[in-house]
Amino acid sequence: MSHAPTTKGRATRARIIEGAAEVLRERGVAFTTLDDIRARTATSKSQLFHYFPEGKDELLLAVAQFEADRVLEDQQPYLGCLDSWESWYQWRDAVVERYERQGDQCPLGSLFLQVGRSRPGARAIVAELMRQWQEQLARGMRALRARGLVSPTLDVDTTAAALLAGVQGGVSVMMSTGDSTHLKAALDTGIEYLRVTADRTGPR
Amino acid sequence: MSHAPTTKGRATRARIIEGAAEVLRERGVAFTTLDDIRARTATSKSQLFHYFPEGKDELLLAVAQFEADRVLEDQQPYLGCLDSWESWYQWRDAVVERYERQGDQCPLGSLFLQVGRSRPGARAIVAELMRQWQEQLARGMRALRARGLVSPTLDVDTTAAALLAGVQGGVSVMMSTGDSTHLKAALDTGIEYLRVTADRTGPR
DNA sequence: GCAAAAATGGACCAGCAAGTCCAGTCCGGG
DNA sequence: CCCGGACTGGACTTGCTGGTCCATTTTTGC
Repeated sequence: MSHAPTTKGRATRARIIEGAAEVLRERGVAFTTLDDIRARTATSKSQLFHYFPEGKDELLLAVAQFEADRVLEDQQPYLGCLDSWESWYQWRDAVVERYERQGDQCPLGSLFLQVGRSRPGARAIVAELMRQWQEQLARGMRALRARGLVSPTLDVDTTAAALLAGVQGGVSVMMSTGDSTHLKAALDTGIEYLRVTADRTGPR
Repeated sequence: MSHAPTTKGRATRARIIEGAAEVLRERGVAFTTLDDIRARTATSKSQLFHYFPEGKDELLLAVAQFEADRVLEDQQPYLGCLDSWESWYQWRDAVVERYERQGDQCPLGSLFLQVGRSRPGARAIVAELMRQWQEQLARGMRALRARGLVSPTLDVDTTAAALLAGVQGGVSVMMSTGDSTHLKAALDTGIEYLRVTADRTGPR
């Protein structure tokens, strides 16, 4: 048959994706050409199309997946064990730190815009990332609830969705303004909301 | 001197901006060419460059401003008088309705990505929009506070920033997934947070 | 009514970037 | 050693798109 990826081949493919991710973060999707990626990864045109036969879109999609995988990884181990107030605040700090370091680059967002809504692949990547992220937040809230730290009537799913939205929006605003105030406000207020419910004994 | 815009001239310019905004919403910035805009607005190349001498970027910036102006307008009159719980819920419904109607098109977000962080103009437009939006939310919260509907110790600015972030994030998620769950959750939880503080008499 | 300026039409240009092609090299198995 | 297929290099093609230019028409001020 045709394709049986060699060790070397797999390494090259990985190198392309990682290098492309770098360039894309720096210059932005709209201003990155295949030649830029070629230069950064020390590859030739034919290699690019050898590993991504469908062309640029396929490569961008692979980079999107690569970036998506990193998003949750970068929040570990905090995101994985949100079972005390302490751990929630550590997670908060990790998120703020990560995105402040990232600055005004939003690889995933711009990737999504470029690849387009048309291709279902892009949607799927983002949707799956959101699902997992929210799930982990919800699990953390359930852990708090199990320990009696928040109201037993807390609507975990809605609250997790709202917190996730806050983080997303905070990051979005930071992309536009370069200011992390909103991200911090969303995180702090979200956690504060959880704490407030601890003081209330019953529903409503 | 040179430029003294005629009535006809102003009309044409406006027609270009509005038509361009339509096309951009439909096809997305990355996939829209000047010829698309030309076709939609029934204009010629020279007209485009007559009214936007700096070229495509200048036109995109004008469209961005046009879209930004509509964002807050579309939330009126509700956003302007958030002085009762009733009015907050009406605002909530207006926001949800507006963005659900808009669907998966985010003219401003994609415009920003395309024009790029380089040009300060784009940043300024978004930053100013955010500032005004947040200011109106904060004013609404102060109105509630003045009526004793929320805690007198409510940190209005932080809470307004968090709520704005939630809305932004909700919209972002909806762009990606086509689902307005997060937007609704952010709005509901944000308002709920305000209501909760009403029950608490003092700080902390 | 008449210059001057604004507005318009559309052919044309230049550059760039995605994608193609083929020749040549490397590598693993037999 | 050697053969087939994976891998690599880079020149070339092609289509598109932003931008230019100038001729023509319409409008405005006087």
